[in-house]
Amino acid sequence: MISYEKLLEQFKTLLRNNQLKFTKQRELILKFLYENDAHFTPEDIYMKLKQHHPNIKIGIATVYRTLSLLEESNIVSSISFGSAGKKYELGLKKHHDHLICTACGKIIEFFDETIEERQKQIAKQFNFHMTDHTMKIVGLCEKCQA
Amino acid sequence: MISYEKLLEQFKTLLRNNQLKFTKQRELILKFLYENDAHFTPEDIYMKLKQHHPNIKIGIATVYRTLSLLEESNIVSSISFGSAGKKYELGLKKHHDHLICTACGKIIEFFDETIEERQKQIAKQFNFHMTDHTMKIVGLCEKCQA
DNA sequence: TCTGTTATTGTAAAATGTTCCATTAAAGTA
DNA sequence: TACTTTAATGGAACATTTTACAATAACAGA
Repeated sequence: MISYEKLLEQFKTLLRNNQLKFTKQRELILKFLYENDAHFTPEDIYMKLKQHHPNIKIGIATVYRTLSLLEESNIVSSISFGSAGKKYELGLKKHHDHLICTACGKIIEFFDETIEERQKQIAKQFNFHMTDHTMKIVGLCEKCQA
Repeated sequence: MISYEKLLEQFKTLLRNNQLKFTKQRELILKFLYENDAHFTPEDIYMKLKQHHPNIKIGIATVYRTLSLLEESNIVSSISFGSAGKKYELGLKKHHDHLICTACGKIIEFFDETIEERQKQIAKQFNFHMTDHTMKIVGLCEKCQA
């Protein structure tokens, strides 16, 4: 796993290359996602940041904007299902897909080489330039089947 | 492809079995999706129905509710990407996944037996009872790569 | 360090999506 | 058909997400 210092450098370089600015708010959001390995809604992140950093001003709109920026830059990835809205996680770990329990909301991550390979072939077959792909398996987890 | 009459019967049976009621609004939405083989937002459907059936009252909330109902019943399926919101289509055709062009919004449908099979195996491996699954390949279509 | 330029911010307003509730309409029974 | 029960509806309230805009903060150059 990449260190926070390296991630931060990478983010700063990305911003510089696109004439964007490095702000306290953007750093806070990135750091929060780095330190908390789970899936969060924008509201989750906004509340936690206000709580833990009462001295730094931050608006909910900035959280939404920053998450979109980070997602476009492939630093975070999002997942959504049902009416629950989008949830974000740091996307630097190895690419993976998700199993989602519709009863308890539990999210399990998995990776499957066969599926990855087929996806590449399918994109090729349709002359599609693939930039991203996602797979979700929705259902009931072991506990919730009881 | 199933005929509209058969689809309607199927829908009515489903409603009856769940103590739900068959209404003009629900029929209009089902019919619209049957007759228009493409992906629509709730707003799209709401506007088209108001336009083509000025004599029948319908509210946007009913469109959202009916689409959710139809999706839960596996009669329609939805797809979402980027900030574009959810789009719905009749889901009675054979299950398929999607290629989505981020430049022009074009949606291509495909089906791959290998992927389907792997998904089943993965669900089994995690003791997950799979009720649904989706795959999206996002990128640039042939035209938009130029 | 100071200054000018420009992206970013928070706030408020707009847009989009969901829920509540009183009224209406569907469907079973007589 | 009339009556009764209960689900569905539209509209409004509410919640979530996005956008507009004026003030602010980041950054480059001197």
